[in-house]
Amino acid sequence: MRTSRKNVPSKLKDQDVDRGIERLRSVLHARSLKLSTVREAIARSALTYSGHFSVEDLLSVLRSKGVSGAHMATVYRALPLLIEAGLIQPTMLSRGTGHFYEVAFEREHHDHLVCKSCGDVIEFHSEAMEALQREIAARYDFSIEEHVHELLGRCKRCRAG
Amino acid sequence: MRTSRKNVPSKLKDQDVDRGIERLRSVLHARSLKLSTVREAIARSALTYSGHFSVEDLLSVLRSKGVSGAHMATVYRALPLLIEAGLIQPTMLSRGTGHFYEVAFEREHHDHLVCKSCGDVIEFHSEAMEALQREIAARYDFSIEEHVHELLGRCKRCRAG
DNA sequence: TTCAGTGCAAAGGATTTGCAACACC
DNA sequence: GGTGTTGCAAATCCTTTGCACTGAA
Repeated sequence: MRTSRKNVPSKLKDQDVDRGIERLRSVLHARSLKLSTVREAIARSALTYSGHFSVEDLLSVLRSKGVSGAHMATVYRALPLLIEAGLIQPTMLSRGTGHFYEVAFEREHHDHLVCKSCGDVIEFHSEAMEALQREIAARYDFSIEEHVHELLGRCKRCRAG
Repeated sequence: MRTSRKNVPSKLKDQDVDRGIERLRSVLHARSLKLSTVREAIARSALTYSGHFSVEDLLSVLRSKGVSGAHMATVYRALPLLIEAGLIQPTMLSRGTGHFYEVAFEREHHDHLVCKSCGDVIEFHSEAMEALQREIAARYDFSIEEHVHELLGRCKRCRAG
């Protein structure tokens, strides 16, 4: 089992971000869509976001970067494209309200431990778990395309406090 | 690994439903809340619901039972109490919109395989999976209180079609 | 030049809340 | 009889849509 250093996903390097943008451009082009200035700014902000973010979070970043009047609707319209291009992926589905996303581009698959007390998120990857999932799917003649796996509870610190 | 017969959860027997109601009554009493006629009707409809249901689904059942003007707000207000009493539990979190629930009272824990094509849901339970989760949690000194685990993909029938 | 993209405001859907009337214990 | 509960409608929250205008290829 691997774990990201200090459980905080590392930011993509500039050159990786550029590659992500190229990927996006290519996906958009294939669909006769355009990579506008605003769209690119949204993609860059998402790719460099460290951790899990909501639309609101992304908007804050964009505004702080001075992307004039970054608009909610524009972000909502861009996200599905970023997902399609594999730049980000939805996550943290068990949070009651609102949706969250995280960088997916050139990151390995992982699942989450979520502390219900402090909200801290620990990422983990277990090949044994993945294998077990495949095994179960096979038993039902089911082909898995994706999965949601979150372990909710209390982290060490919150139990101690 | 066990699986429910034909992957459809069996309905609770009348006497089990009654026990569920008693459990609810006791939980409510402990909090100085009341088991009203409407509340009981909601609980019974939930406990006898076969499969996964939304608030809307539950409302339909209530209306068909003639529970006069079963109201949305009332159901929304009752659900958290039913969850607290362990009668039902939220589930199917990966469905985009709206929330779903299922009976939890005296049912063994299970997770779900969800067909993205036909929406069919297969329940499964894997002790190996549970053990692996505990192992991962231990590794991070994390105590698991609950988890969300859904495998999304395509069922045999939909792949064939 | 020609579609696609954007801002804005209004629409939508799901869930929640305020309040007066009502029902349990 | 005093609280908690209900119905109803209005309010919220998050997300989507329609439309006229702007911008990328």
